[in-house]
Amino acid sequence: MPELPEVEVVRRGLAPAVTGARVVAVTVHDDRSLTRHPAGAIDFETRLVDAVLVAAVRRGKFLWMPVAGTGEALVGHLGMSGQLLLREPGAAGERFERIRLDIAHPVHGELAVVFADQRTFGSLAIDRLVPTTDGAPGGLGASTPLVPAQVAHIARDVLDPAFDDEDFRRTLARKDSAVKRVLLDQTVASGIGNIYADEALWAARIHPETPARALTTRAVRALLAQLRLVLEKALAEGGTSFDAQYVNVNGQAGYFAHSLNAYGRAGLPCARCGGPIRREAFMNRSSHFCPRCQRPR
DNA sequence: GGAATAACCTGGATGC
DNA sequence: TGCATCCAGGTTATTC
Repeated sequence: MPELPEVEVVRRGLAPAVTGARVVAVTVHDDRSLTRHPAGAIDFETRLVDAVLVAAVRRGKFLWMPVAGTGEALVGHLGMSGQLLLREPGAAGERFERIRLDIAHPVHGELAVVFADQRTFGSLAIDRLVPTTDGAPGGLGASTPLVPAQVAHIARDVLDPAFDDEDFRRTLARKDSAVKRVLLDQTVASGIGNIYADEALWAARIHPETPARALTTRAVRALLAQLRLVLEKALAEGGTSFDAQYVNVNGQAGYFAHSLNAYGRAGLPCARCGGPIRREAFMNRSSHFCPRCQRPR
């Protein structure tokens, strides 16, 4: 379940391998991994062959690799189970391999970039780059104020230097919805999924059903601080892996699952007060929180 | 226009 | 052993 830290780990792994690399060949095994590229597999392959990739950029859970001289980028979203793996040229196919790019790098030589995805919620696409609305770089790893058109509506993430804390507070003050629902809204702040929403709310002692507008300025600041702490710690530990569905570009799992305080700990004692963590249905998924430390307001 | 919900998707786990 | 059902959840289209 890749959220911001997991996608950032992938971006950092990809960046040195793809920056300056030329795409030699493209193989689409499964059209379902091109749902973000409506022109289809042949168009995708044709436009990508001979393209030179100039960076690996991330905003929230979206990754993209700008293509030199075209005003376009190769865009990717990992969905729930997507993986971008670096493999030796000619390596055997992955179990859920959907798309493979063969690339040639001037320093590292030939490599394969494999997009594997069990549940096919993820997708790749070629998309045009458009200017950012605030004039800041499009995302982490970008040197220009450009973002793929299909990512333009996604907010900056809380680790982005251009993230506007005050604008975030004003947005929450206008929302009647539960604060967790707002945290999962990628047009408010990107990169936060179910795991890190639960963890940050636990750390900030905020009940997930608290109406966003009920949070004081101090509570919003505390929430932002905890979001950043949780995401940075997860990043330092290589992300959260519960199974084989999240791995870095080398196929290795992250370790943050051992540091979780709320998510996935239903019935286990709260690390703060010792009371049992509760799991409740929320938005077709689950919320995990401590009913003693995170009281409804 | 904002908020809430359903649908997409697949394999592992569980129950019968 | 085999089949049916449930569950995980990010994004987007649809509905209210």
